[in-house]
Amino acid sequence: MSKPEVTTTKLDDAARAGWLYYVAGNTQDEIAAKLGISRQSAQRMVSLAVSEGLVKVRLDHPIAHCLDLAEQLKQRFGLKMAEVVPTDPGSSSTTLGVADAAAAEMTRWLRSDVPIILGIGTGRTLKAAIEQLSPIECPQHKVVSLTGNISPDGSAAYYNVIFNIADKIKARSFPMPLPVIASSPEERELLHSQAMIRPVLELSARANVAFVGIGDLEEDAPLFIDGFISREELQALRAAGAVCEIIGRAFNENGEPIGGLTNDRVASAQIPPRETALVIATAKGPKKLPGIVAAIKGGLINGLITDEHTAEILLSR
Amino acid sequence: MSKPEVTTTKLDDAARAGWLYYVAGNTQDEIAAKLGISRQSAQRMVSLAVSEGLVKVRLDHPIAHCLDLAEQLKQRFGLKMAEVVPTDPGSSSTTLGVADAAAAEMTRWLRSDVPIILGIGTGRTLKAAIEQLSPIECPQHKVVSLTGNISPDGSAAYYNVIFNIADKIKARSFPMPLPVIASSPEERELLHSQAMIRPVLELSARANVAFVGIGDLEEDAPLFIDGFISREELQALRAAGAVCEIIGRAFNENGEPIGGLTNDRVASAQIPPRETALVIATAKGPKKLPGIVAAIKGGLINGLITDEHTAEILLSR
DNA sequence: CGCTTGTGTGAGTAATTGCCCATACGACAA
DNA sequence: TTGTCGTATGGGCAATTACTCACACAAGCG
Repeated sequence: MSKPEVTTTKLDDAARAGWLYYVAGNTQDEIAAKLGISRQSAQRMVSLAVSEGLVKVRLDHPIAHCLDLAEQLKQRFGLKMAEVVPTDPGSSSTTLGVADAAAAEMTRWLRSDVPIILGIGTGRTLKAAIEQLSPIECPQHKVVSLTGNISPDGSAAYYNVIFNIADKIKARSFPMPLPVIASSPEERELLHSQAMIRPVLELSARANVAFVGIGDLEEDAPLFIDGFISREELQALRAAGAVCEIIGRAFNENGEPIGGLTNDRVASAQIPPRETALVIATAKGPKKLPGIVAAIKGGLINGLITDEHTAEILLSR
Repeated sequence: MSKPEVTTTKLDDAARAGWLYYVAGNTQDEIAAKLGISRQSAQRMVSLAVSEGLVKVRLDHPIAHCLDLAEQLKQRFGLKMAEVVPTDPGSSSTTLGVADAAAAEMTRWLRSDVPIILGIGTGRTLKAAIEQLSPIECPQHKVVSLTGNISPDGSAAYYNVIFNIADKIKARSFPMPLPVIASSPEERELLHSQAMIRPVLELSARANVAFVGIGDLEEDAPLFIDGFISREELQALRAAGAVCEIIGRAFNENGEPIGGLTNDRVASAQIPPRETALVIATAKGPKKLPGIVAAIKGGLINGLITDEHTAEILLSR
């Protein structure tokens, strides 16, 4: 399962090699000579440092076009915050770029000295963002999960990232130890009234900033792929006009919640109130477009991190 | 002087190319294709982004900070070599870490195929370093002791490590079978002129690399604790301004040898000339600080192995 | 107009890097 | 002890990148 289990000394050496390579500008041959190892080993160390995420690259240049687009997004859609990253024309990754940008934005918030409450949704993009996050000690903050973290089969929901982020930033974390979608509305009420859960819900309502993903509801909707809803439930949602899902709750093209269906059983917290919280969605790509549009229309979010291409389409509507 | 004056659009393009290269992980060929330029131009853009400082690399690992400090030490104090090991906040050991680092540095030298002359001082840190040393067969090298190995009571000086190291590395070793401090200047001359000793002294002057400790001269100075000098001699040295001792010889805060006193009787070799030899001091901790500063000021050493905390204090002066 | 100068481009080539494979080494079970 | 497995290592080679050079083009100037 997962973790490649790399020993500490290995990582130390890898960090050394990575430093010599990226910071000191040595070639791998030189590193090999200095460390008394073969060039191949040096190469392995450098690439280990990269793959273990020790090496972070940042570009200190606001690309004019992206800045323009971000500004236009804010103006046009009344967003409090918008960030646009360059599009990689050839890549079909749905997280590339926006994940880094989201991580950077999180870091900006976490660096604050005044304690904040950080709400965290779920999804592939967020997971990728957390992976990019540099470790930073901020015990003054609280991180609260906006969704349950238990899969229908009882296992931990893979894309629930509350533990990952809490680990990285050493803040107090508040997971929601319950299923993403309850089996009935009554069960949801029962769960939500538990003494363990109520404080978490209250905390989430007081979040200062929240990062959420936007899930599409196409044939391969993440909610379906990950087993939270059945194919029939997915089709019912679509038939009812649902175009996207945010922390498990489905919305139609105007950003209005779908009545009934799985929405009655979603055990997530509410999206933190946009009056008091900055709710940032991270999403890019054509599949997410209807969802982004809906989220904006319905005022579900007031912050957006997306890519150049998606931003252009949003603005051309 | 002046900026090379690169236009904004150029930098924008460079930033874009740099982003595609470093963040999106494209090859320069792919970038060229995507941006519709030649591969060479793509390469130029990327390297422009780097040279303009748009690309910032950070290493998320404690080691990175150590390497940064080492680089600063070299720059600031004109050292040929510097190594900084992480400080273990909980430990008060004066050898932890630096000993391993010293052993590693020795190993790097010993792995050389071309014969080298390795000078060895004395002290607790060096003894610990030798203990860390992995056995390695290198009969091509010579190891020469820089100090005598006989205690005032006639026993072997405990922290003289020439035999330990010779044993480990199977090299020809050259001990100095005489007291660390002679009873009089005349005796020292007599001892040094012995047929058995002279070649050793000559060899030490031709050392390629030497490892020495830096001894403090506080109340519990190693030189006193180990019985090489009396309490009165120690006090006289301190009164004369001595702050540290390297292979038995006392120096003031500017790294200048104290005139007279025990220095007239120290039977050690001279510190190998820094023009031809790399003289590496291994020392860490607040007690050693004045000594390290003195050794650097006086140009007594041109290499340093220390720990993070000590390095930071050195650089903050 | 012709010349110089500086900038940008592509070709060619050397240097560097990434990756595959054969081998060696150590742990562990038979 | 032997065999096997997983891991680490170095050689070799292909891909990628960095650099040098020659040339094209445009601006400035006599």
